[in-house]
Parts: sequence; structure tokens; C-alpha cells
Amino acid sequence: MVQRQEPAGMELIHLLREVTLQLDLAGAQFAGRNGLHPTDLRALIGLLDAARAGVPSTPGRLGAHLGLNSAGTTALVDRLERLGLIRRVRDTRDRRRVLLEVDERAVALGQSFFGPLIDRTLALLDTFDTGERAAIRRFLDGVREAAQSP
Amino acid sequence: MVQRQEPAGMELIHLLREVTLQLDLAGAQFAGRNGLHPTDLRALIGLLDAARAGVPSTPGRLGAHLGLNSAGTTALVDRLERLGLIRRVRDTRDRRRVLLEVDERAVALGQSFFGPLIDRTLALLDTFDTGERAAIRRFLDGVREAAQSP
DNA sequence: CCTAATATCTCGCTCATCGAGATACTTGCC
DNA sequence: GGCAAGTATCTCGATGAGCGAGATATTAGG
Repeated sequence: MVQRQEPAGMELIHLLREVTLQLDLAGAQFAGRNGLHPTDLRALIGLLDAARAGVPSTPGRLGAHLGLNSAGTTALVDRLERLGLIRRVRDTRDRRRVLLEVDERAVALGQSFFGPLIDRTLALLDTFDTGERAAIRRFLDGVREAAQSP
Repeated sequence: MVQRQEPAGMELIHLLREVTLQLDLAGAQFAGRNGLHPTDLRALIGLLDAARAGVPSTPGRLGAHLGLNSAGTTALVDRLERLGLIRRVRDTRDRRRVLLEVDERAVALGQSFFGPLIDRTLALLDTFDTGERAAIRRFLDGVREAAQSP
């Protein structure tokens, strides 16, 4: 072995990376199977989250969330609308704005992807006690912050 | 509140999703800053992993790993080679094959991205005791399996 | 040897995304 | 009120990643 000795925690880091890779891959596969692109799926997730939180969605917000410019965002919204997953509705208060309403089909699609994954993860979480769950939460929170700082 | 009551574990699930989102975003930002596309970064990660494990890389393996077809793989390898991150070397044993050698620049680039993130995560892991680390590992392992099954 | 299998590459195309700018509407200032 | 500046979205043309089909070179098997 020519390699340098790795610190003990590296095993967990590789595991974490593996998890994100698998989740991404699952998303890409699901997207492909349903005739949408990875970006469309990410958009859908954002739209469903916003809808659940009661926050109104607009092309502007969506594009900013995904890091697209306005042209790309318009194309994205066109695709999602053509698929019948969302509807464009002019805002009556501010008539420059367009509100994006998610269709029932989109909710169902989201369920069909996340449902099984969520169920399995909830079942998994049931096998941990309170202290263990707290540790997991603190770990995930720490990683999130570590990823955020530049 | 019109929303349905969520199970207790949902909080952790959303946190996990947030983590993967932040990690993806960090990767995309880093890629953009260095003039490469998300796919190029994923390719680089795979190549560096293979190099560390002593497994020889070829366009075929790389393309399969990323889910690209042969045309896209050739274009990807062209890009990486043009950036000076890898070199193409004909295999002398099987002269149909091309071996991909990662340049020192690629290793340095990988370090500059993952280094700080890894350091911070290792420091974070130091704040957990053995039992807590075991719980985290079991959780990540379970999620990975949950994401893999169709 | 000669056919089948394998590894990579080339060509032409599609389509997501970008930059630049057009359009429509709102807000604030005089 | 009315006009300038700001904001939200969309249109147009261009760029480039990735795909399907097929070409080329090399190896393996009967």
C-alpha cells in the first residue's frame, strides 16, 4: 500500500458521500422514467415544498432557487406546464407576476417518488432511541452548515 | 393550519434532504468557479476514487459510472483532457483500450474542494462518542439501501 | 483465419441553458 | 396626474452537453 493512512472518520464521510450519490441517482432515474429532466424534478420538489408551506410560487422565485436565468426559467415553466404538472395564473394584485399552481398530478408524482423512500426512512428511524436520533440530527445539521460556508 | 399532521421523523427526513441539496449546490458552485460542469466534477470524483483505490480508469468505466453513452463520454474525456486534468494513454496490453491518468492538477483541485469540507466534518465527528457514531453510520447505511432499491 | 465481441471515436441532431433585450406592469417622486 | 426608474416575465438567437447511429481498430473463439 502506497496510500496515506486515513483518519478513522473518513469511513463515515465516504458513506455520507455515497448516500448523496445514491439519492441523486434515484432522482435522476425517476426523472428519466417520467419523461422529465433532473432540473424538472428539482423544480417540482421546490414547488411542492412551497405549496405545502403555503408560500406562493412564481417563475422568479423558482429560477432563483434553481440557479437558472430568466430565459431558462421560462423554458422550464413551459415544460412543466406542457406536462400538465403546473398552471400559470396571472397575479391579480401585481399583474406583472405569474403565479405557479401545482396540479394534483404533480402532487401524485411527488408522492410516488418520495412516498416509498420516506416510508422506508421512517421505519428505519423507528429503530433508534431518542439519544441516537438527536445525534443523527446534530450530525446532519453540522454537515449542512459545513457545506454552506464558502 | 390546513396541513396534515406530519409524523415526528419527518423533520429528520427534511433535514437529510436539505443536506444533500446543500452538498449538491456546493459542488455545482465549485464546478462553476473552476470552469467545469457538474458532470465533469462527478467524473473527477470517480476518477480520483479509482486512482486512490488503484483501479485503472477507462472511458468505458467512466461513462458507465456516470450513465453517459459512448459519444457523451468521449466529449467528457475531451473536456477533461483539454483542461489538463487527465491524460489519455493507450493500454499496451489491450490496444483497443485507453487508460485515463489523472494529473496532479486534478488531485489538487479535488483537495481544494473536498479538503475543507472533510476537515470540518472530521472535526464535527470528534464531538460524538462511539455509540453516537455507530448510530450515524447505521442511519446512513440504511438510507443508502433505501435509496438503492427500486 | 474469419466471424463475433469489445473499446473507442466521429457525425449530425436535439434540447436545456445562456446573454441580451423586449414588453408589460408597478411604484415613487415631482 | 404623469413620467422615470424598477421589477417580473417573456422572446430570440447562440452555445454546448448529451444522444443515436454507425465507423474504426483490436482482440478472442471456433
